[in-house]
Amino acid sequence: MTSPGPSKAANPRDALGFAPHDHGHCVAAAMAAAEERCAAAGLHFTPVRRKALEILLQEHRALGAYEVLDRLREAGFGSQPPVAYRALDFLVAHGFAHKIERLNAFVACAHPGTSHSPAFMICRVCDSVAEAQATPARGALGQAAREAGFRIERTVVEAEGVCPSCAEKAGA
Amino acid sequence: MTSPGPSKAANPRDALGFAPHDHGHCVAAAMAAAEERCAAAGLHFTPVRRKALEILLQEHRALGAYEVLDRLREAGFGSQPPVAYRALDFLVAHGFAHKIERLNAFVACAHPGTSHSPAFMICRVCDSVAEAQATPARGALGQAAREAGFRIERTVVEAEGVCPSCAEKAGA
DNA sequence: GCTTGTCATGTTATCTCATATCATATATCG
DNA sequence: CGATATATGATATGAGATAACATGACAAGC
Repeated sequence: MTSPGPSKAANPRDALGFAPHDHGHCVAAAMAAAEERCAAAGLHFTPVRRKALEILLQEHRALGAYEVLDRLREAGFGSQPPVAYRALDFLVAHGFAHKIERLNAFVACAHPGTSHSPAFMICRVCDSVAEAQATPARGALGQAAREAGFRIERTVVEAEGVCPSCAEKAGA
Repeated sequence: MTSPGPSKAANPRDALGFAPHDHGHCVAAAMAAAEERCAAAGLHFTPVRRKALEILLQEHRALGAYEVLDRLREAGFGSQPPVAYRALDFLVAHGFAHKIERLNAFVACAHPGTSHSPAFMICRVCDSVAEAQATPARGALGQAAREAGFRIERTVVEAEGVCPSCAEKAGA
């Protein structure tokens, strides 16, 4: 369950839009942006919360709460589940992260700051997750909701499939 | 956690399109249709599976696997989790039921037989669930997937909000 | 009619995900 | 400073899910 082989993604190249990018920079930039946004909004961006976001950003894939917890513990924070869930709840509540319902796991937001209805593409092979924009109010669902008199407050849109990188490997 | 008050839906009127309907008839019709479809497809519609579907149909809301298990036990079937999960897996695999990821729960399919990408409207007040059609391949997500080279195999579309019946009660 | 294989069911054990609760500490504001 | 709110730590437990193995039902082929 640890090292090589065609196992789950350890490589950030596989995630976030499924495209390579300068990972160190993207983590640092996202952290700085979060720092600013919290200061501006009067939110307490405490050490655990900061570390939890950093953990999610470093992966660019969905992490289970207990995976996050493990790393928080390694970093010297509490080792009990509520520690992780509270930090993750904060991040989700303020738009720094999202929960992937299909995986019962969490991922850093790719477009923080901008209000959005996220949609996700989840690779069932390597577990990488890419975030896109959804337009749930348009389309068939929105129409059905209007007709039924249902007031939509939040939407979960998650597509499961195969990312280009894994499709290529499989085809090869 | 059991009887009256403004608690969770016990009334089938609240669910399935959020509209009242002849419930006894709709259960019987759905069971008969499932019976036929299984016969036609050579599927083994065994007693546990039949009972599990009946349980879901009788509620018209999302039931957790353990709720289903409780009722299966009451009906004389095995009492261990795999009993429920296996029956539910069968129903989901063959389109007689869907899993609501947001709730970690299961609901009978409202349009069985027809191949479809379901979308759900989940009332956060009474937990009722209505099924609509989604068109995930169209819209922003489909476009993002095409651009990224992501092959969508399955989509989860779930809207959380307030159903007309609960909105009315709250407004009153 | 017996053997063999397949599929379904039942049971045990265990694993992962998640939250209620209480105690303690740290910050913020009057 | 002292009061109040907010955040953290720790304990315990609840809820969701699956691996692994044993048993039973039934049809196909000899």
